[in-house]
Amino acid sequence: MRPDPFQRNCGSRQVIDRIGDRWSVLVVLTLADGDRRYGELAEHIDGISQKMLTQTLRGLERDGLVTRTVHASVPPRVDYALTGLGRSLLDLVSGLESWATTHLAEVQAARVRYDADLPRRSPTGTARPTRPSRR
Amino acid sequence: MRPDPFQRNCGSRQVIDRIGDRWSVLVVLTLADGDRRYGELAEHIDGISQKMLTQTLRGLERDGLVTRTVHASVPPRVDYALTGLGRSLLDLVSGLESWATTHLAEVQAARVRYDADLPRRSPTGTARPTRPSRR
DNA sequence: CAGCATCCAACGGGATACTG
DNA sequence: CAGTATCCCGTTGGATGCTG
Repeated sequence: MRPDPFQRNCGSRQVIDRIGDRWSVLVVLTLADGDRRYGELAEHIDGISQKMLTQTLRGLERDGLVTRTVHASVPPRVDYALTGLGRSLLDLVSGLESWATTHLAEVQAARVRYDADLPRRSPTGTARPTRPSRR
Repeated sequence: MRPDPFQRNCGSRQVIDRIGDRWSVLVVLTLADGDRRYGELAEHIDGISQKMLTQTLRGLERDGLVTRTVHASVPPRVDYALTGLGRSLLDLVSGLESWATTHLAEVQAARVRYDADLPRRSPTGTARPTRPSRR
């Protein structure tokens, strides 16, 4: 009866998917050191579209990881904050962040090596049609 | 000069994306306790297609997280294993797994609560076409 | 067995325009 | 300001068939 993410229909896999979500990690990290307004999140997370930001926030809110607080003011102000559940995730995601930054160089080096070896897998080793000209 | 995943073009974000990849986590976890053959991976990770398995393995291999060893035998045998870099990720991904399993119930409860409140946002509160009948 | 190649449907996600 | 609603195209990813 233990949750097993290796089973396709187990909820724990959905949880992993949510955390593994491209933007969820960055949103949670941004909320790590305090509440943030919608616009602040959008500004801080470079490259996120508002559609994705909203969608990500709704997902996190639905899963009980963040709260959404609407202040009745003009102009409107909406604050997002981590819940206790969300904070319990902080060690994990910040660990993810630090792993990514500390091992970035190694990963990039590995990529260069891998890509350099790739031509050997080509038919003749010459005239490699990386992109078969489309169509 | 520190890598900053909040910048759209920083490599550290790509690293986070790779880890956050839907299948990468499960593949790494499967390789946690030893080498595995291609078929074993496919069997253990329920629901993964061979296209996705291959694609995920190539990505992990490219990033230097797993090795691919071809044994010249008939029938062919290919073993996948974590590299040192890959193993350095184990604490993180297993932490992710345990978080997912231990907090699964809370997340699911939060979802039920959230979804129960959703009708209030509907126009009338009745006749909610959750799935617009397809088409 | 361990894949690669191809086709195609479904979804993700960006850009844009509009609203309370 | 903080969204929602639409359009629309690129990518994802499953299914199928073939190969060393």
